[in-house]
Amino acid sequence: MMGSSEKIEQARQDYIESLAETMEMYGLSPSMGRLFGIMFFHDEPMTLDEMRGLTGMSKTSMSTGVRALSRLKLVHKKWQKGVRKDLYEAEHDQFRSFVDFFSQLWEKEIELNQKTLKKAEKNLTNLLNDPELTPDEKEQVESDLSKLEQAQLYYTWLEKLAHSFESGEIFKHVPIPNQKE
Amino acid sequence: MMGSSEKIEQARQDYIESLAETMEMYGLSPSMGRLFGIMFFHDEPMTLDEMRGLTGMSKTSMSTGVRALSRLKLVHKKWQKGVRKDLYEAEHDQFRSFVDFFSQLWEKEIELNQKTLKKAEKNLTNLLNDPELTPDEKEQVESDLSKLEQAQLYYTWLEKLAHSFESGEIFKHVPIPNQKE
DNA sequence: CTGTTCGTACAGAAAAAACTGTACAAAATT
DNA sequence: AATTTTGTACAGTTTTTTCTGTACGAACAG
Repeated sequence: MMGSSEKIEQARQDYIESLAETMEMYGLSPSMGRLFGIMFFHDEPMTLDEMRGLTGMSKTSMSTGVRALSRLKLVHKKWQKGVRKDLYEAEHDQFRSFVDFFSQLWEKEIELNQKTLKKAEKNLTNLLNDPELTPDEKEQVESDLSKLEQAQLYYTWLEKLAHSFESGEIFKHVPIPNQKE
Repeated sequence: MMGSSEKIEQARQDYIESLAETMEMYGLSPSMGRLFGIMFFHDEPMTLDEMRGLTGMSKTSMSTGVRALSRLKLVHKKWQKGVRKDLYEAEHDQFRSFVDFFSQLWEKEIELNQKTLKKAEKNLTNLLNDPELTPDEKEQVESDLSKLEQAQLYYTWLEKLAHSFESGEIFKHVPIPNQKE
């Protein structure tokens, strides 16, 4: 038979594990997910050493893990007077975490691919003027160009979507439901 | 100096590599990304052996890779009369790929976490009636419950968002721009 | 029925990622 | 100024993932 404290702990652990699995789907490592889960339930901002204590992992891992989570804005550094150690807490607003996470991801995709896309488009367009181009090759180039043009359209749209997430406009179109569902 | 064909090939390769990097961000392996890129440019549906030829990888890898891409609906099996081998082609509609990919991901997150969430909620709620609960523990339970309630709100919202993607409703709110931007 | 061809399961090898302990620089404390 | 505390860089180890080759069953062809 479990005592009350153990039951509380068990419920937490179960949900944390579930959260971690989810975050794994999104490309984070399981331990980073678990770390986030722990911070999600921890009411006070945490130090690296506390994290080490609760995860049982090395301080180095905590340091890198929490920095990765910070970059994704899932976790924030929080300053407290009189405390020398760095303090971190999980972002309380899950909606914010969500929209930030995906808009960041998509912005990165856009930046990365659009650069390459433009360059490829330019090279191919130049090639169209090359007199040595065989008819077959020309057709090939045109086919590729039309694919890239289509892709460009997609990136333009994605940019708009990312903005809509970042700005919170998305919540106008898909509103947050009332407390009582 | 490069011939025309090499230049075409180079432009493709560059973009493919870029695509692959993006897909890596989304948790796919680089080679799966590259495979998708190749199929993106390949006009005809491809057989496993053609893929093997173009990627230089084993047929086993092609088989598993293409099946993973199929599950994500980034690639489709296509039947052609008289052809015995399985044929696959990349989904032409990038918008569809995108919304399918993310709504699938989110639905999975919801299913996975909501189950655990409900169970944890139930256990904690039961615990509230336990006479052995110390005041501290009670506070703890209530704090956890309120976090879970908040999370539930998030899943309810996410479900709506996923539907909006799946159904294409999202395109009403964030319209696809015109061909000529 | 016999011999091919095709896709995939599976075990092991190769490659990549995650994790740890040590070492050290920066900042704070004495 | 000397000492302690704190976070991170880095090298090496462990764990996980990815990839390959062999083997085999199913579908087809002769």
